[in-house]
Amino acid sequence: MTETPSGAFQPDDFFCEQVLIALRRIIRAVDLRSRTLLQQHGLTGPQLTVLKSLCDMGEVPVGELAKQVHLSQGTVTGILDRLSRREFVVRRRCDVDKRRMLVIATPQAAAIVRDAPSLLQEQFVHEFAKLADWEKSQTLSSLQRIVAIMEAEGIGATPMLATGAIDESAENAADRLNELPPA
Amino acid sequence: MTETPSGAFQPDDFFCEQVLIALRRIIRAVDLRSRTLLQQHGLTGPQLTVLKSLCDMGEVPVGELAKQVHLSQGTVTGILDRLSRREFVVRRRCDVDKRRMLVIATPQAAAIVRDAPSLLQEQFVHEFAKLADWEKSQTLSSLQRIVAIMEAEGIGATPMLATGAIDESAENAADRLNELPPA
DNA sequence: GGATTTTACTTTGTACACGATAAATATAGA
DNA sequence: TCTATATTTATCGTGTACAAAGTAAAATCC
Repeated sequence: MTETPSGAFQPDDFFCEQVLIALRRIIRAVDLRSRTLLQQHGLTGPQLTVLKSLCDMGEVPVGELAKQVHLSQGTVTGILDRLSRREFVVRRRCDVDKRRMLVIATPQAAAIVRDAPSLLQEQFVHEFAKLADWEKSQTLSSLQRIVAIMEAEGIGATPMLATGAIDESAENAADRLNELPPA
Repeated sequence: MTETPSGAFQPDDFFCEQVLIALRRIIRAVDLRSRTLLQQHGLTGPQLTVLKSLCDMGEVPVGELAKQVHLSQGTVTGILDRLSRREFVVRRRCDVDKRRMLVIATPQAAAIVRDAPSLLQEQFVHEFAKLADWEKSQTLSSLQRIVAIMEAEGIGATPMLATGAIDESAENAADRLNELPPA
């Protein structure tokens, strides 16, 4: 390890550096895709994800929807605000349990979802499918290696992760990959 | 491919699905790490990244800093606003070229950066270094495979990407990995 | 030398994303 | 029954992140 003038350590390891750069580029690509979607279909990635789940689920309470799309309730509330403003979803209070708010997609939303085939995952799926089997499995195990390292780091610092299953708690969020080192 | 009630396609490919889930978990881990940093050191990941670069670079124009940390100028302006409010950076207009704004880290900032050894990348670097060489190179090539797929998708849709070099334009940003499919 | 274009930043507007907290309601227990 | 606790959702505050618009200064063109 060498030290920079700031006193912080920089990666000597070429591979590590490149790995982090690659991760940043991946996130960047996802973000750009979301913005493109917004321009093409008027809906962002998260909005489309929510809407799609909603079309599959029918009328559900907000909490259940949040769980399904792996976002916090606050985030989902915001997304629903934007979607309902454009009348893609309708909210109404539950009769039996009046704390609950039930959400349902409108027919127009269903139409939009049907006509928006180019969700990121679908394009990705298409391209990914072209890879050879060994490439697929290698890709997966590599990513899981990274996940293991990153989530191991967080365990001590974020007790939150311990409460739910890892698959349950390590699913959403997404800003700030910028704390990864620049080239 | 199978269809869900909403009419959208879901990945049949086990590997692909798992890859996307792994990516979400990685991003999630980075995000959580940023929040932990905020609590521990009072600075978020991006803020720390900016500050660290600034300590290394000395007094530089904002644009150069933005390029270094791979963020848009607008984003950097916001981060600098917050940092200068807390007197971690000082801005002054350049004498020779009065369009330019020069930024420099204060001594206190330098101290903070020196005392915050647990940046994500440093912990990651540490753990990553433990891997065997073949694992490192395999990880990198797998990630680059993903980058290639994702950035290829975007080229047609985002003319923006065509203006700058890919390395230049595909570096920052980070929200919304949620458009990736939930488990 | 004045008009036009380019460059460098900031500002504004939109959209996430989270945690913390508040408000409303339901359920349990005394 | 009536208070104590738990659950569910909404709201608020902070911090990214970007594009587009706005401002000011420099460079270039004619």
